[in-house]
Amino acid sequence: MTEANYHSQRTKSAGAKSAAILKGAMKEFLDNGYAATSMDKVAKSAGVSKATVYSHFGDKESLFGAVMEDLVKDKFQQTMGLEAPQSLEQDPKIVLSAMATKMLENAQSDRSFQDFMRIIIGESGRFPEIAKVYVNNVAKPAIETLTKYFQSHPKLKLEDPEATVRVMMGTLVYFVVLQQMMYGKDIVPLENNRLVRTLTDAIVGK
Amino acid sequence: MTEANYHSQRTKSAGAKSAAILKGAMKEFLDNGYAATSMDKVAKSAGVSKATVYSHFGDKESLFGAVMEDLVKDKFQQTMGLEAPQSLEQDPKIVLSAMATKMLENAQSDRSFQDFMRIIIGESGRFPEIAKVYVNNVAKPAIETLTKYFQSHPKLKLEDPEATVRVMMGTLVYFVVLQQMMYGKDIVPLENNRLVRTLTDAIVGK
DNA sequence: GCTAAAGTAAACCGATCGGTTTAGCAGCGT
DNA sequence: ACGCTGCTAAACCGATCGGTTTACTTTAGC
Repeated sequence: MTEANYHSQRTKSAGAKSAAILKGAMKEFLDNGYAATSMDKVAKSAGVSKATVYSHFGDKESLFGAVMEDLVKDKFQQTMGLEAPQSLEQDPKIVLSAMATKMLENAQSDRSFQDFMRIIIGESGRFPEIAKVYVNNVAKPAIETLTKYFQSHPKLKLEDPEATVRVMMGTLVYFVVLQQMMYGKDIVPLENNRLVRTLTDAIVGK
Repeated sequence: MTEANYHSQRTKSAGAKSAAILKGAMKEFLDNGYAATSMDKVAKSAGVSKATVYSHFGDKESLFGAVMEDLVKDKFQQTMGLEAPQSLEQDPKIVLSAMATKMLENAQSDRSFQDFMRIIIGESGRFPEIAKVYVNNVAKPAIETLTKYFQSHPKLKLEDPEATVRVMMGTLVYFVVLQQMMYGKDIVPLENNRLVRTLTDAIVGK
């Protein structure tokens, strides 16, 4: 045995305990936020002793950082996964409204996405670096990808594609925040398709 | 002395202690969030004994609720304060971009506004009723006021004013969240006037 | 079979938590 | 002069916090 695989699997597979800890910690942090999550609850939720948690991740802050990095990686994959399989030569209005509708429905039905956004924003004051990790690895790639799509689309002649992306993302994100995360659905109701139609008309012109 | 003013001022003025407690608690909650704020720190920050805090507000949750109600009241005034003094007959593009620019600059320079948004979103999972108070007393009036302005403006013939308001508010709010609160200014920079110009063109047509 | 790494449950640590109690002090109405 | 109210500092309470330690068991490589 060389030094290549000295980290062999004792029980099942390499890092099985680490993965369990991350999973349990993720649930607790997403449910309760950073300060209200105790390491005892994390250990119990992960099905692991507290000493093991501390042996894998040094302290609470490090564990939180690892969890958030994991989540950011997920959301990055998820963000980049909804790209371009549409025929690029179609009516941009149809392509755009389909894209916006899909993004809305995905965000609305994904509770874990909403919990993720809540904790990223909620803890951004106390954990600036985690917010920056999100911006670098989720928001920035999303902006750049959408911008390139806007630029490369033949029939879409936008004056400022970068700024247009912000209009689109801002409209969709804040809509989900207000209607779902802040329970505005019943207080200031508005149907998805009205928002999407208005947004699409605003971007490509009516 | 009738029962009308049985709540006389002992020291300075009625409710002086309550106001001091609210002020201190507001600072601590905005700085640290709910869970990470201790009642000892609140008392110290308010310059008051802990027993007095508990005599004025029954427990931590009630105090938090009172603080958030106070903040919502502030933001309500602040929101309704930037209305209509512009000549209604001007070029809507100029009026709109001036309005958007002002809203952006206000939000960007107001740290307490950003802390307020952070805590409202961050605690919305554990305190749904506080989120609803925000929606009812800040977001809803803002939406309705802007909608009425859009409808009443003579030269502004919008197909769906309500949905257009969401596009505008979402664009501006998410821009502040991403650039300021999540430190995106240096990572994904974009100037205010590019966003405002693109947004204005999208709403009134280029 | 021995050893060493990794994990366990549980006790333990000092600090802090939300909340209460105690004793005493200052100002007010009667 | 008396008592009531509001307030104070400080002790106190049981619970829980982040983190460590102890003693013991399990697993895998040699």
